[in-house]
Amino acid sequence: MRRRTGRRHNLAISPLGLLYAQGNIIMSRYDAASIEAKWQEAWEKAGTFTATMEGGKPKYYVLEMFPYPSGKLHMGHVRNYTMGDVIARYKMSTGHNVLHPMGFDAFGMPAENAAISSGGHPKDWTYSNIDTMVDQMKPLGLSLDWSRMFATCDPEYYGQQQALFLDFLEAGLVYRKNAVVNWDPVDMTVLANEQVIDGKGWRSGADVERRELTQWFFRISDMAEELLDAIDGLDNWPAKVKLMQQNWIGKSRGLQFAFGLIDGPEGFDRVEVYTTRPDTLMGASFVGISPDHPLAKHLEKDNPEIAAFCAECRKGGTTEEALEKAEKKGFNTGLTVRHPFDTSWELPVYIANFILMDYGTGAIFGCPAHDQRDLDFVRKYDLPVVSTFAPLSGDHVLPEESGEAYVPAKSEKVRWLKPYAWDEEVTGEEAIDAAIAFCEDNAVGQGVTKFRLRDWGLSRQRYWGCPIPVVHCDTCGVVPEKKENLPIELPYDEGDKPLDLSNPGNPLARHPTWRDCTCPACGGKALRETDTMDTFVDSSWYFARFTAPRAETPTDMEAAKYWMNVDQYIGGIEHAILHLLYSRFFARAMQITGHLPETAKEPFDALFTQGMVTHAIYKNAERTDENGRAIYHYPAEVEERENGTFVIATGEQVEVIPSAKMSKSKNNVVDPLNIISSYGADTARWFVLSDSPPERDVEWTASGAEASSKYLARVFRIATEAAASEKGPQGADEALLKEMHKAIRDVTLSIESFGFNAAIARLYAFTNALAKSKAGADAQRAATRALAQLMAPMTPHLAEEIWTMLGGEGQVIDAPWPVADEAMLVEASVTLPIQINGKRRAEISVAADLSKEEVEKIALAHEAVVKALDGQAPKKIIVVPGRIVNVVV
RNA sequence: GCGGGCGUGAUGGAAUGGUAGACAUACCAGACUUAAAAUCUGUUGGGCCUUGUGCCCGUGUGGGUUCGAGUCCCACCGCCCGCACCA
Repeated sequence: MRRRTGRRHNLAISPLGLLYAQGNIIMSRYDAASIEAKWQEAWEKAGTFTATMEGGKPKYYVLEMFPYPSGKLHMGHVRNYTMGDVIARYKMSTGHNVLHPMGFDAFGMPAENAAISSGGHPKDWTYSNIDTMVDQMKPLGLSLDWSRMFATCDPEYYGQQQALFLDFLEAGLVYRKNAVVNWDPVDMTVLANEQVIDGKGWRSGADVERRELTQWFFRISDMAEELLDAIDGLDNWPAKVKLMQQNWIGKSRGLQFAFGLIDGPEGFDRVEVYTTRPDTLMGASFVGISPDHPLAKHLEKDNPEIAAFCAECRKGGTTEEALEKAEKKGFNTGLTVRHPFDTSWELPVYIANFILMDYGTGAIFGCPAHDQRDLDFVRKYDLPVVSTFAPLSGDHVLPEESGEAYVPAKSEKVRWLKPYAWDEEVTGEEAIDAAIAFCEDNAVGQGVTKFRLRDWGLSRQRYWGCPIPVVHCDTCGVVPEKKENLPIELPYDEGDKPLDLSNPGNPLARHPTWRDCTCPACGGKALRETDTMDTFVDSSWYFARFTAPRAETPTDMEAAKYWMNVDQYIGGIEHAILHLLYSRFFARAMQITGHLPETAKEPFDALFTQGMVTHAIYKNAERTDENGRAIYHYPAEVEERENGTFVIATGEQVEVIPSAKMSKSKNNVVDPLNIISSYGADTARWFVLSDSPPERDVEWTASGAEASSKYLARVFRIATEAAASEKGPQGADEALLKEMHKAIRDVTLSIESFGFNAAIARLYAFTNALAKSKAGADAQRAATRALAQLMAPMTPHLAEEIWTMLGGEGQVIDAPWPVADEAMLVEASVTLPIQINGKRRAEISVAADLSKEEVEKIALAHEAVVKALDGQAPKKIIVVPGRIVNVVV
């Protein structure tokens, strides 16, 4: 945003000289561009960041989630990689062999979309984007081992992935079954969820249908229990991610039993039901089955009304969100079932659109009194509501009357109106256990443990992905390809024609010759599988490949044993569930098939989820475009005035929306390259780490970037002065050195706990102390060298420069991390606040090791306390040593 | 709809249940300058008066636990992330 003063950033003081005079010191100015180029070259020459297993040093593997090669590096990337870089450089300074690699998650739809909208080929588009992004990343001065780089679309990578697939297949970890996809009936093609907009195909606009297709699946649900239990051991993962994964896996204990079907069609004498609330069985008012339930499918065959209803239910996308948000609809089949406890009690059977065939048995019973969804349903179809329990006390209106389902926590004790195997006042949990035991004893049903986690469907009917290495043979069926034939490479064209993705459907299936092959089993003619793999497969083992990226097998055991696990993994919270869960599954599957050691079952020892980089957006408040859509202005197009923010050119008022996710369509993307070219990489790095805690979003502001730049210039100036200083010992040396040791302690702790913003705040404070210090030259230089070391992980180029300027030995990256001297950290006295009834009223200064009793005595003698007590004895005195004194009167 | 998270001055934010607002931005004032920029110094949560080592209010809203709550618990509001074919 341009400010009214029209001030622009301007570092050029003297166009020719790098020298200018201030006082009597001749100093060079902070020239980020030349400093950064110089040190990047020095690191490259020395091979500083090439990871090795040598020297008997402990290893440290730090990994940031690799990017999709969109072709544009954005600030979110800069923040993500800078965080990893701080950790990597810090670990190098503390004597570790560090592996810090980078690659590209390069398969996926955007490349196909680009080819459709602007011509060209997904492969060319992707590789050219990768080149661009590498060029954009290199000036950041990241401590990456570029020699290990790969893209998942490299045949060398996806060929090894095909080998993994074959091993998984052999180990029984992959199988085929039918599953529903989004089907566009006009384009005759499968759509991704994001291509379904309001239930319609994004290009055809046709109503999307759910259709079954035979697909490949990984047996991740077989590992549900193991994946769930192992979460407890992930000590250095955020609690929220662990909780999300636990909920996603969704272990539940319930009752499986059957309702006897009265006069059902042939072959259907019962409806098998799974419920997590068997305690509410006496409040059942209907049985619901999924439109995809075998009984529903049977009924729709000769009942056009049911067929029409089921067809209606199958409209729309496949996402759980769409299903759950859709209006709850049911169709009375006219069939009834018998209640298991009372054979004269009949319940109607409905087909209902909110019941998923994938979960449980595809059939439920509805208890409207204790489930809002069921209650809404029965009110629509005029079915009874029967409460089975109520609160222990209070004026509770039963759901029968109130229209509100009563759904207390299962751990809450309630009063049972219709218990059938337990006391009148127990918790829901106790009642569920008793209900399951009762049903088992009376042969009504069985206690069953189920998981919400479904098997992972990996088939995609798309071109730009890793081909699934199997062939279809008329005589042998589905046959795995031979490993010596790998990689099964994607064809560049469609044989006689160039690749055409604007044509709906998969070019691999259309290709005139690519499918043709010989059957590995019988040698006869066969056809290749044309589905490719989900791109989540690509990102589920890249961390393992980085340990030996050029190996002739998926991994190299020796390298994997040395480097695995990833000690610190860093990425966005949006990957909390799928990517991380799939990677955990893959690590186990790779261990089973001999590609990873037993110890690498949980591949990520520590996880950190960082926030986004946001920027205010400027929305035109006076008009919209011709289609009625909002108009967004670039920061440079608007200016702030006293009475608001306006478009400079037209004078129109704009609405300032702070902290919006950077997005091209909102015109609020800040290009890191511009920042680097005007301020330098160290400024960009410093800024993205400062101000906001790393796990939260950070808002990019022009003033913040300028402030970072000014601070770095200030440090440079202080260092220049310290280097030139000839002051002898001044008596203030000890105070400065004490500050130095405290800064070393605090910054080290902050870096180790991902408190980069706190580390930076501490460095500001230390810099202020240093600037004001009257200490002699030696102490100043020592303090400034420490400052350089502490800043080195964040602003490595500037740190090298001032380290050298101050006579530091070698490169700062090779210098051992400074250690705080405990003796310098001891404080003789502490200031204790005195509270009266929890409110701060005074403070006292006492010796740090003074006893509780002594502190109490001093506090009670304090004027303010005496006044507050007014002759009375205090009711209570709390003394927290070194912290606080609270007097209750 | 379901699961998870977040909410503190003008702004970004700090604060093992223990002095709310560290550090920075912005603003204002001063020094330097012919002037501006840069730099340096200082002030700044709101209110009140008796101007003090003063009092009251204050961490989205409403309750609760505690000697003490931004922090823990409950409910509500708002925003963000995920929901299995976006990566």
